[in-house]
Amino acid sequence: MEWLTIGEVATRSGVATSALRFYETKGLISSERTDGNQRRYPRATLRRVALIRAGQEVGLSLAELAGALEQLPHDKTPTKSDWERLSNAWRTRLDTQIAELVALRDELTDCIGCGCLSLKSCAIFNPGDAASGLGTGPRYLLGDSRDAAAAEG
Amino acid sequence: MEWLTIGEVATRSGVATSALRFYETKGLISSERTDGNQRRYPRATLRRVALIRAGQEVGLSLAELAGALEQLPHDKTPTKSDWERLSNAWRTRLDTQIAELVALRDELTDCIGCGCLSLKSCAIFNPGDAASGLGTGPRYLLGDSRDAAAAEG
DNA sequence: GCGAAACTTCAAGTTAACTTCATAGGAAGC
DNA sequence: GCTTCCTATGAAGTTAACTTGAAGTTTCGC
Repeated sequence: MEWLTIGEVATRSGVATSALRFYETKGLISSERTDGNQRRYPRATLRRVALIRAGQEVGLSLAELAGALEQLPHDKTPTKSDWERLSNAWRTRLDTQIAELVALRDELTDCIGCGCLSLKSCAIFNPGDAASGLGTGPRYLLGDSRDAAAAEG
Repeated sequence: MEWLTIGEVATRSGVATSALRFYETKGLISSERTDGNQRRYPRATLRRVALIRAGQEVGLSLAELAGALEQLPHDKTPTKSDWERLSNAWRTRLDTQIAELVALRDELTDCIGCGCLSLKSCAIFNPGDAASGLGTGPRYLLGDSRDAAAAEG
């Protein structure tokens, strides 16, 4: 098997070495060590990293990706069915996200028509749970107590 | 004019008092003080807060919202044209986000068909800039150096 | 006019996904 | 064998959007 240094993986994947080490601490990728304690990655790591980046594009967190990648072999190329399973799941996720955003946009479009100065009946201003799966960030901090009546006229 | 305590605004808007204070430090809302140094908010603050939450649903950051809200009066109900301007801008933004996600999904669907085990020609694995406007989080940390050739067979 | 509930400020903690830095050891070319 | 680049580790910093906690002050109902 051919082994790659962390620098080589970084160059060829476009991911910084610091990120690769970080991924390793999270169990997303793994490596062997040389006698001098340096990491050596199997070639399949390139695919794993590519999968990670692709998953992130789809909006997955590293924690979620760790779960998905657990099922893939660390040191071999994933099979077609491995990839089909993942990509189907990700497409479903994208479909959901798209549907949520479309719903939000449609509500907003309605609001423009109505002027929406009353707010009471406006779906945008009294959100249910649309678009809740967006973004990796501190969005988890929202959505806890947004059910109280939002505002009035 | 009728003034509301921070607790009243919190209850009626569904936003925690700590968040309201935080918004105030960011200039998103403003208040007067009583003799005892307690905040009193004008009623229009309820609308402002509702607008903030709505904007967040659309994926805007507080910094962006601060810019948008600068144009609105702090102590009066925004006019219909104020709201039309904002909601049009937000709808445009949603349209863009949706288009990006749809593009990503379509690419992914193609990939399922092709098995995509070569990765070289796969749009998902060699992303351009689709879906770059997603999420508030540390997504700014990505996208700096993703142009290097992603992986190979 | 008393006690409880609400309010004040400020500092520090939280989460994700990394980066940056300091310090030190390894690998490779000539 | 020397120099230079690469790599290792661990701690701390970054960003957004808040929350939590501590320690003290106001306000309100009765």
